[in-house]
Amino acid sequence: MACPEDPKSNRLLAALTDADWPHWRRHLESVDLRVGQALYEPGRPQLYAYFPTSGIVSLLYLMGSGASSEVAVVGNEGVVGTSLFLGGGTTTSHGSVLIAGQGFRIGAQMIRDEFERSDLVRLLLLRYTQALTTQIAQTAACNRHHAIDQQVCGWLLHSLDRVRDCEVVVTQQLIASMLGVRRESVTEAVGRLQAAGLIHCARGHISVLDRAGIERRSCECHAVVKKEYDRLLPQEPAAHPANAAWRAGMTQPPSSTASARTVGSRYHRAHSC
Amino acid sequence: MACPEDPKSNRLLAALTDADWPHWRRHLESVDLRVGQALYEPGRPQLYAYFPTSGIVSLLYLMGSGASSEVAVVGNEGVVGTSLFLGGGTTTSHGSVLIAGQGFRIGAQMIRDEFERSDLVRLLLLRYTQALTTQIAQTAACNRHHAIDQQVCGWLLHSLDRVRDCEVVVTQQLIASMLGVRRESVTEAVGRLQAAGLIHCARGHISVLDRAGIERRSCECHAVVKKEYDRLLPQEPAAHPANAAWRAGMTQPPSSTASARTVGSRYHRAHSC
DNA sequence: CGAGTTCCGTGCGCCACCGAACACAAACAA
DNA sequence: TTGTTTGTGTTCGGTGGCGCACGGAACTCG
Repeated sequence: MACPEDPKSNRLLAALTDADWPHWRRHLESVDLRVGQALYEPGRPQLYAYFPTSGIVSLLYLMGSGASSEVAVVGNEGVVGTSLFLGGGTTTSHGSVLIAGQGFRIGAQMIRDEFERSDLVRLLLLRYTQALTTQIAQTAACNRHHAIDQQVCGWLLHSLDRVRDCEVVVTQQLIASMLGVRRESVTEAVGRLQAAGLIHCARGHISVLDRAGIERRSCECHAVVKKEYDRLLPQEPAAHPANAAWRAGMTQPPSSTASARTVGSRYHRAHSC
Repeated sequence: MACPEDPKSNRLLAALTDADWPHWRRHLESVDLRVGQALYEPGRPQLYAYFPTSGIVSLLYLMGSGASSEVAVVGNEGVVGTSLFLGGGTTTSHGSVLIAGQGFRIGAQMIRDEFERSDLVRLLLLRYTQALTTQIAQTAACNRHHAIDQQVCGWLLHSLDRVRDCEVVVTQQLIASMLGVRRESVTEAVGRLQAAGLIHCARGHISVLDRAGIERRSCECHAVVKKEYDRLLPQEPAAHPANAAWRAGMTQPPSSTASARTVGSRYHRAHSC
């Protein structure tokens, strides 16, 4: 089931067919994900792709000033190291373990070979790439427009989606680094949430008591991203056979009758409406 | 040369080999890109991929509140419609023509077929996808940390890179919508730039007089993104034969001797250093 | 030419967030 | 025990960007 030692606890790995699986089984290597561990760094060629089964990996940018900003998170729904099959080999971002857990890694050349060899692997990895890009883009818009309180809620929801229980093990300082804001701002935000009875905080532990309440206080961003992940990726591997249905549905591209057209100038007026 | 009617003015199309080219020639269709035209919208299946030869297309997010935020721009270096070959078929973003120009489009199924058929096409499109993702991620970090003045400079540089001359034809209101800030803030920012003699403004026209000066006032983001584009993509098609060299160099992935390791906790302390 | 529209400049109050500094309590190590 | 590190709560002045409200200049169209 959802046991971190089972590769099939990763949703991408779980979606592989029996035809692909033997290839992978041989090359997958179990790894611990320790807090703070750097899975990759800018400029340094990536040697492995990581498939978390538990824990959370954060993709973040460090600015010249020393400030940091998380652009996306990866859990058991995805893979760390898309640049390997996209072709760059490295990125300008950091991949760091945010919450400890376990996962599996596969050599850079192995995943490149599998990407070329198997249509299903390519389908899975590319759809995941689109989902990840959506998350990054939504983060960009969220960073621009939404208040810290909302972003903290959204961040908690993203984390909750990727851990088993209702508790995330992070300090407020770490949340602040991820959101790219002051620690004090996070303290005040979680203070308000705690006062409202939505969460409970205790030195590096945040328990979510009322997820629905957090969702109400968050911005739309988490919901938009989650919906897109659900559309693009296979679901939780509770029932492995269900992934056969996903594969059947997803190998046919959608069709439509609509055509490109001119919208008056809706977005040009976004601020004046 | 850099004639917008020539498909080879698009850097991706220019990098195709003589073997691929006949396939494409038949299916490419010349199109005008008119300001405000929506090349795609959220949820609506995309019917074409667009390869601009001139003009600029903006990828933007509209929030529920009506606010907008540009996450990336596409010019003659790229393609609009990555979701077609990534597999989603649609995205949660809008693709709108920001600066008028010309380009070529190809049917959704055609680009999917070519993506599957040709290793070079796949290489080009996936490397472009990584470059675009880098641009989006850097925008996310930039939105978080940098002042409007810096972002305006960065935005001007991104635009300059994609137009022939030193003038961009946009209103300050439009820049504000792209950056997701008030029009007045942009007015003040460009006012300062004009006072410094770096640009000249006139009703929807901004001429850059001192690009180096703009670069000094901008944040690091534009330079980081441009460097990554240069690394990942073929260069300007001034000399078509040069692309053969690019292909030769890029079909072999880089190698390395480094290995994943733990960094103390650099980013955890970003704010306390 | 006059009327309407688009685009740009400016001024003002407001507030979310920042930067810095400090107090305190829990965990931990010697 | 004592000291040290780590995580959290609080305060306070400063400010960048927001929302709003004008006014005027330039372009367009009847």
